Parts: sequence; structure tokens; C-alpha cells
Amino acid sequence: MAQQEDVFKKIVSHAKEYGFVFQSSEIYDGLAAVYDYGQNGVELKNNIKRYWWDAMTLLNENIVGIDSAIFMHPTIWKASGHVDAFNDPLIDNRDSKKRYRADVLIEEELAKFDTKIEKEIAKAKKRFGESFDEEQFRATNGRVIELTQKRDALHERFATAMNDNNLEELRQIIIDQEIVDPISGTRNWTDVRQFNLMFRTEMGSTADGAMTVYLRPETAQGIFVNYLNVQKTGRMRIPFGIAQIGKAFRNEIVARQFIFRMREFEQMEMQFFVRPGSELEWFKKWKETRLRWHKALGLGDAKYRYHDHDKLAHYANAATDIEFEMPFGFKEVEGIHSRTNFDLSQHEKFSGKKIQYFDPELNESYTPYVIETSIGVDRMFLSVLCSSYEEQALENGETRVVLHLPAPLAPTKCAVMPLVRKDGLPEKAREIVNDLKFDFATHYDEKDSIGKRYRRQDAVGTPFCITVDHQTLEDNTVTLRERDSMEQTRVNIADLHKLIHDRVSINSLLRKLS
RNA sequence: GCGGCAGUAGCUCAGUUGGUAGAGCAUCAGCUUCCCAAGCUGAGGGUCGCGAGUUCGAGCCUCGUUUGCCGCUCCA
Repeated sequence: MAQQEDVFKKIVSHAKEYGFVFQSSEIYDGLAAVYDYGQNGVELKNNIKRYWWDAMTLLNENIVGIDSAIFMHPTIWKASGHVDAFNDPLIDNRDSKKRYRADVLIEEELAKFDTKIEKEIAKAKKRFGESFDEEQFRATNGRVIELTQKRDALHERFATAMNDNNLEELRQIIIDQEIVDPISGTRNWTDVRQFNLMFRTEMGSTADGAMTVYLRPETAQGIFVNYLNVQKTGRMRIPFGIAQIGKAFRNEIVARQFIFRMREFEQMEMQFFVRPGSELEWFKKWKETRLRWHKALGLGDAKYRYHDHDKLAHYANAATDIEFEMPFGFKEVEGIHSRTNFDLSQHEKFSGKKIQYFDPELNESYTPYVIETSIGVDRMFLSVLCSSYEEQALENGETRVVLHLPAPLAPTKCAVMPLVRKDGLPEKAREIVNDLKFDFATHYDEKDSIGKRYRRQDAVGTPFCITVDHQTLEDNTVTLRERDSMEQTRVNIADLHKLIHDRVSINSLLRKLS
């Protein structure tokens, strides 16, 4: 493990040194958990997005894309549950240095009352046997009445405090109930503080006319609120899907592990609308389809696994993660969720608009159920980078650092280089570049020895190097050097285009999927 | 957000009891060079994360701050 952590550090260094990922605002000491993509990183990231987008929209005639705005009406986040769920009141215990959610502590206290009441009932049941009347017992037993009243009073007080967002009152409840820290056993609590996981800003330039808006914490809601628009204008028939790639923002309490958890990140989400009752079938299908998409990259099938959720979010009736083996363990890269009709129903309720689908085959209207596939672009990027990085021991005793990026994702597809910088070789090489550059990201390099130039291309994952030598001037052939095997073949310049295209096009990946 | 550790050139690092910064690799220019990090010559690049304090003098000591790593905590 320690060794793997070292490898991860090297990958982070490599990412910086070769222009893949920089820390944001570095010359101003950086901004925590925010990163920029450099000249090579942006190409790799764009290729990942292209692969996903094409797999969704080209291979499925019933999936279309949209690009919704980051700003959305604030009520959307009330409807989705984010305003409540993303605002946790937290409290620290000064002795154990542990942090707890204040509402959870109080809820646990409430549950204790219920446990006590159940115990009383169980005892009485044992005593009275068959003739036991639970309703009557609850209404007449002094101990149970007392516990019930205390519980209800606490619940009432708690609900009011939560509703008013009264943090002092929440703390007072914890004090009054004499709740102790399970670790330290003390009641040495800090103030309750609110952590807003959603970024907030103001829309409207005058102070009094401004409206609080949020930077979206997920892209999914942009799809849900456009469901009707797309369904009607695109004449979409269920089942159909809407895909979107875009930025999302979360004010994470702890954001770490390089680009694995960032405050500003990018999601690729597809919401698939289906008939009620068919959702688990579709869930299964998308679970398999999505794993196939990952595996087609050839990073190694053993690096993937499913992680099915036992504890489901309030909107879901099935959920699984596709996890990838990072240097710091198996981590979630993509989530597939059966979201039921929760989101569309909520928006129906909050907006007052009817959000339904008339199914001509069933001759009835219903609120569609939704299967969501949601993948983090940055995590995907990290998984590709980590699994591609190798410090390879060569036969001559040296090592080379090589990124075995899937060729269709590589930032640069080929590098053209004259073997020496004279005798017209550079000019000939330039000619080749000027032909290939229209179809492939092509580099030209004449500086330093040929071996050094090959190593430079290896370090950024360029799949092909084309070398122009004196023979080229005689017969128009060049050597084509392959990154992973380092093997060279002599090929005709006229054949270059097809040879490269077959290996580096996104199509070559897509064809594996259908 | 709490606790511990750390921050010196693009990268990896050295820097003695406090005396105004070095190496290797990388980069750039020139020469040389017919296939896997070759050689020679030269050059550029750091107010030692930032701010304050102690001191005649701070990369080194103290405080604050920021960023990163590790452990908690949280995670739709």
C-alpha cells in the first residue's frame, strides 16, 4: 500500500510536469481542491467526453443531448431535496475532536424513546399473553404515556428548530437532553454550525433586488426540468434518454486525493425515462451497458467491480456504483441509480405543471420512472491516467516512463520527426505533418536525439511516432514506431493515414460496443 | 472543520551551531549526431509558499496564514 501511495505521488507529479493537471491559482498559493487542466489534460479530457457522448447519442437513436445552464431557479433545489439534504448542521465534541450531525444526534435520542416504549410493550405482552391489547396499553400505561409525551415534545421542538434553521436551539436541545459523545462520554460541545454544501451567489445587481441562486450541485436536475421540452419538441417516445455533460459544484467539507474529489467538477449524466414497473429491468440493462463501455477502453477488466448500495437515497429503489481500482483502492467512478418517479413528481408538485407522458400503447398517462447513469469526468480521467502510467524497465537497463493511454483518448495521436536536422529531412517531415494535421493531433519535433524524442512522446502517451530518414527521400517510406511495443515498421507515407486512423479514432472504441 | 507532518528552480532533493542559496534531471541557443533519455560549449530560471516578530543578520528560531499529505469527520 505504501508503495502504491508512492506511485500515486509520482502520477500527480507526472500530471503536472507534462501539462495534464495544475493546481488552480498556483502562483497565489493555490485554491484548495480546485484544479486546472493543462495543454495535454484538456485533450485527454475532451476525448473522454467525446467517447461518452458518442456512445450515448450516436449509438442510441432514443437518446438525445442537452446543455442546460449552471444557474437554475432556486426552487428546483427545494424540489430535489438538496436545500434540506445539503445543509447539514454539524457540532463538534471538544474532547473527542469528533464531528457529528446535530440533527442525527437528536434523531438518535428520539429513537431511544421509541426503544424504551417498545420494551415496555414487549414486557406487558409477555405478562398478559393472548389477551394483550396494545392500543389500550399505550393509552393507559403511565410509563408509556410519559415516554410518549416526552418523545413527542422533543420531536416537536426538534422539528421547529430544524424548520426555523435555529442552530442555537439545536445545540440547546443537545444540552437539555444531556446527550453525550459516544467516544469521549462528555458533553463538551461546540456551537452548531451550518455547512452549506451548495455554493450560493446572488442574481440581480442591486442589493435589495437580488435573489439567492445556487451553483448546481448536480447536472441531473437540468435534465428533469427540461423533460417536457425535449419530449415534446423531439417527439420522443418512452423509453428515451437525455444526456448531458457539464460542471457541478459542491462545497465539500473535506476535498482531497487530487482530482478525485474537487469542489468544481464535471459530470456526464444520462437520465433514461421508462414505464413504471419496467425500471428494474432497465436498471439491470444500463448497469451492464455502462460496464461494457468502461471495459472497452482496455484498461484491464479486473480493475472494475460493482458496488451495490444497501442504504438507498430517498429517491432511489436500486443503486450501484462502478468502482475502479485506483492506487488508493477501489473507488466510485460511476453511479447507476433507479430514481423512481421522485424527481419528476417533485417538480410537478413544486412547479404546478403537469409532467406526464401519454403512452399510446397503454392508452394512459403516467409520470415516467427514471434510470440515471452518472459518471465523474475527472474521476474517469484519473482512472485512465493511473492505469496507464508505467515505469518500464528496458533491456538495456534503463527505465522509461510511458503512458499506455488508450490510443483514441491520447492527447496527441502522432509525432513526426526527422532523424537528423539537415539534408532536407526537416522539410520532408513538415510535409507529412501538414497532411496529417487535418485529421489527427500531430506534433513535430526535431530537437535532441531521436531516442530522447521518443521518450518525450512516451511520457505523454502519443501512440505513434513517424520518423523521416534518408531513405524517405528516395522511396517515400517512413518508420512507424508504436508506443507500447517500441516496434518499428517501414511503411509508405500514403498508407499512414489509414494505419493511424484505424487505431486512434473514437469509432474504433464505439464499434466494440455495438 | 479538528489533530499530526510538510512546503527551497519545471521535477526530485541537498543546504552544518542563524552569516544574504546549490546539485541532478528538465528547458533554451549553437555545434555534433543515420533509430530508443549520447557528447561538447554557452544561457535562462529561486525575494527559500505568504505575512509579521525576535536578531547586527532568518531558508533555518517564534506566531499567524495558505497549500498539500496522513488520520478523524462528511459524502445524493
